[in-house]
Amino acid sequence: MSIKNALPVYVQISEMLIRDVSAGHYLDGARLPPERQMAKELGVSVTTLRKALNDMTHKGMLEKRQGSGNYIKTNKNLASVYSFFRVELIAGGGLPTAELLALDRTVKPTHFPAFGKGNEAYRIRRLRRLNGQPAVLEEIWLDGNQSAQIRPADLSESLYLFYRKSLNLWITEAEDQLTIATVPEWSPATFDPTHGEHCLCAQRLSRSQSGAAVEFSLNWIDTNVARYVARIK
Amino acid sequence: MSIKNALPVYVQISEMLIRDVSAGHYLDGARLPPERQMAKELGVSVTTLRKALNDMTHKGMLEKRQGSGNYIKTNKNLASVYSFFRVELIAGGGLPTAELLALDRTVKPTHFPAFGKGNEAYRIRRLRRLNGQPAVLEEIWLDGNQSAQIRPADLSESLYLFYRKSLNLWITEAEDQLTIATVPEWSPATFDPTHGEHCLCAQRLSRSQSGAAVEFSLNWIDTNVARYVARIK
DNA sequence: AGGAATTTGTGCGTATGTATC
DNA sequence: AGATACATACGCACAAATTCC
Repeated sequence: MSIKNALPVYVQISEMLIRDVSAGHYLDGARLPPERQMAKELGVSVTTLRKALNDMTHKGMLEKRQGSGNYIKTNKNLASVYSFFRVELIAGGGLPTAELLALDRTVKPTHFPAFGKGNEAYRIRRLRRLNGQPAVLEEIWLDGNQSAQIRPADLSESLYLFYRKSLNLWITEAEDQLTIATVPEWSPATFDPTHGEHCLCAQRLSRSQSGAAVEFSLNWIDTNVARYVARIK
Repeated sequence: MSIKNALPVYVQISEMLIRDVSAGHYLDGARLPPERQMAKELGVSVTTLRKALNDMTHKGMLEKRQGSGNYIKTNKNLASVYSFFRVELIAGGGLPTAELLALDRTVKPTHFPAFGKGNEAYRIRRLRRLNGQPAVLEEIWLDGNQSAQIRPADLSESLYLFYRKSLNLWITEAEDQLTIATVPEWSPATFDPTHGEHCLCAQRLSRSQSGAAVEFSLNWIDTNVARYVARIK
């Protein structure tokens, strides 16, 4: 019988690097020291360090360039979720913006899938536009334990960026379930899908690195304006 | 100027294994020889072999079990696409079956995205069921150059399996676009979504290892019965 | 333009830990 | 408990890509 050991060294290293990036020690595109130097400083072999870096590369947090160096990707990790699931104009693309409609904190509805440990959650309602056109009505539920307080200013643009920078929360896993649903009664007049009262609805459960569910969101999509795209490679 | 060298050894090994699986030398779930033995037989180091096997694991073609062995996944590679995009009963899961409605070969509609090089394509129409309930109406377009002839018997169950076994075609990349659409006029009476005449429609463009688009499909989903699920990790 | 220095990629061999059988 | 098999970790050598002078 033996005491359970710590995590593998390469996991410790990648987690440390992720914390460093999250703390702002590395900006987007920053180059890491050469592998041999880094390994020496960390007191591990180059092989072990490389395993940590390769894992991060696979997660989309790092870009390796032979002969050049290893480069941190921060804004891009946000894209690692969006590059798989995204909403775009029917013609393709579209510049995304978001308008905060409401922000409050309430008890979680019982019929939602489990996310986080708290009884309460933040509820964020936004109208997302593509090239100025209302395209998606969004309701995000973020576990109340994640943050003492969220202010509207925090939610100006990229939520995943806010999660990572302020909450030290990296969304690395997500599942969307798509159905046809009725538009919610709090829908603003500017959001007006016209397939009767029905529209496409994506329900997303997001998980952090640890695999724990931390966020649940509902996204009503106006299919007259936009379409939902999922891609795997 | 120098002659272009061969591919890395670990790539050669994984490609060889993929060919072997494709040729039926390994059945689903088959266990590979121990790594040390395999490395010896192949004349490479265990490290190099392990890199090949790890790559295959990431591609979903192999399952590694510590202390046990390395196991081929064939039906499961089909799942590597389906594990990201899938249709399941609203209650979850459901045993999938497929009923062939029509199979013919015609010229590609001009408004489709480009796939394959031929002017003609096979058009396969199927009704997919979950636990016997009609859930998805499917129209698959496969480039005519891929195969001299397709017989209905080929299409009994898993199309991806047929692609891989008969056409030596591995689907490794796919993109779905979801909208709300009208049910096609060739819909059988048993498929009857009741959100007016509209239902959820997923349009999928699939690509092979080389990155070339080879298949385009349309999937009308009865959201009274089933839902579409996309997952990334 | 070209060559040297730098940096990552590939590959080998070995030792030890841990899970499975 | 022992044997087997994969996981982790180390160190080294050379190849290939990039960068810099």
